[in-house]
Amino acid sequence: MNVLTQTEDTLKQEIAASIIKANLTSEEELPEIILEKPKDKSHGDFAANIAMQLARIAKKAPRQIAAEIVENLDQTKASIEKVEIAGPGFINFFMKTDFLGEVVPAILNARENYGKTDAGQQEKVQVEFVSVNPTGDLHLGHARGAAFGDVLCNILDASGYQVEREYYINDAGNQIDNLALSVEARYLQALGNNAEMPEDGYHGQDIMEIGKTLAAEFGDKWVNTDREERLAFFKEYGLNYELGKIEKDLADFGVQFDNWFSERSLYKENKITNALKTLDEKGFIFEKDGATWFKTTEFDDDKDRVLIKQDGSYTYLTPDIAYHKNKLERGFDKIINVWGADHHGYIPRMRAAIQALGYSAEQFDVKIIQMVNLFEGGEKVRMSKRTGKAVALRELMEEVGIDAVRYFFVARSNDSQLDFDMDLARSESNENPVYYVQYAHARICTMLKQAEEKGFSVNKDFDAGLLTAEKEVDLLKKLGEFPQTVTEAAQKHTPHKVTQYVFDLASLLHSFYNAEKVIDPENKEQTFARIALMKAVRITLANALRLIGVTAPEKM
RNA sequence: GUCCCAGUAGCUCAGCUGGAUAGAGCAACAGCCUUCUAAGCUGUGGGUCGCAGGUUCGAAUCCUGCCUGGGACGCCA
Repeated sequence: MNVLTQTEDTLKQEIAASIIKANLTSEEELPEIILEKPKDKSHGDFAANIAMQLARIAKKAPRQIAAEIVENLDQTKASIEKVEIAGPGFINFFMKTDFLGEVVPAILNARENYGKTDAGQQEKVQVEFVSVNPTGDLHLGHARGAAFGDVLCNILDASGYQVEREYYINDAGNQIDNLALSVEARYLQALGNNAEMPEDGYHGQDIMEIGKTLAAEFGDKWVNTDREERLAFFKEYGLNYELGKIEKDLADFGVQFDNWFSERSLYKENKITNALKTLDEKGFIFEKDGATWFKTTEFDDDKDRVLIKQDGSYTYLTPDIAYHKNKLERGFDKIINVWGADHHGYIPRMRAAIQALGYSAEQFDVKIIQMVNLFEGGEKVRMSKRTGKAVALRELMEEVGIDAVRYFFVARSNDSQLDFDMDLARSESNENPVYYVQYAHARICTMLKQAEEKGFSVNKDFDAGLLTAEKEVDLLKKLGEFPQTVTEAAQKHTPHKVTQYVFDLASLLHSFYNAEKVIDPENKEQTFARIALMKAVRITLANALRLIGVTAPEKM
């Protein structure tokens, strides 16, 4: 429980009590008390618009209502320093600031746990993300999804949810057969044979590598073997190679999964026929034109969807339905999918499946990650998976660095397209926000080190009551907000709020640094208090950066 | 034609369940290093919130229509 929410809750209760006492409305009709944090400091620490909301119910002028609320308010109990009625009927509350003194000790005590809450009440959430077909390199768009998904999991975890990260491996179906054919062509080419790439082949550099490796390792061994056997081998070989690469790239990017779920296992364990049976029993299946259809229009989809094609094979949707059925059977309260923007049209049919299987649509959520446009030298870099000219995650990490890539990807809302400026991300200058934040952390580390060297013990008791300078109060308030910010980001699935927070906190730190001197041998008590404050800021910066997967350097 | 996302300062973007004079970074301009890292700070200028209606005490935010950009509309995955 943090001190800020506590004061806020108490204030809400007191306002409600006051309204009842003033006889403005009944308890039943009382609207929810909403307190906002005004942008303008002159509007206090909290502002309530309840008087305007009550205007109609109480049939009185808002300012009159506000006056009556203030009159009946127990200001001492609510820790109010000063109340003002402003504008059309806002009540502005200026809170007693002594509670701020509790912020720093609370952080120093919680350390790496500061920011964690139990808001999620151990709800079981599964997040499936990346899930790229194992047929090529991870590129820019996947990287954004990876960063988003990973950070979302981090903040859910910090907010008291039980999170599981999962990657769905599409190791069955057409694309894998195509992979085998592509590998075959590259292998034969590597041996100098004439071989053409299949129509829908994968033209990436990586497939050529596989071909060369196979040629080097096996020579012409596979040229004269039975084609079926050859393709079967190449399929497994290619799959393992690609998956290994994907896993390595992601791990280097700081993303690790709890579970790698194989599409094939759905076939092996009859999960697909099972799911089909369930849908059939519930009456959502019908036959038409020699194919088997799923009546998704029963659930707001544009048209019904084919599950089993005329040739007897499944569409992509069919195993996917079985997969999602399996997810829910594993007991998750909620399953979240992170998909690229090009898959958004797929949502209604998947949601239909969830409902048709007897689950609630509420349990299923899809986060759409909008496209990433890459800019270099002021020009847009075109990408295409077919030509293999995609900018790979690997390349990006090497050129730009993991910290910058991750920071940039979670700096913006997932449903805005993102312009990724290579030059900016690469630059080690003040234009680059990553360095700005990391610099704040490094700065504090230097101060704490110097304090120690000058004989100021960092762990000494201090008087938090001495932290009253304007910049100090700003920092204390911001520090106190952190747990709420994380919780909000978790509940609304908005990781970029944490990125924004860490930037704001860094900004306040820099501002404080330039305005006040921390280490002052002439003023020991103040120095101890400020060292403690710096330590609290350092912990909070580090915790926030850890959530977004960016390092917090001690020196720059 | 239908659906999804976006349209806010020169550029890139925030803006929470509707609230007070619409914010940040970069860019521009003017200042600040004998003092804990100037990868920093302080200040200034800059906006018909795509357009038009509607809902209401109040709309960048909600509703409707339109315009622009991107994406999706397969018995592909």
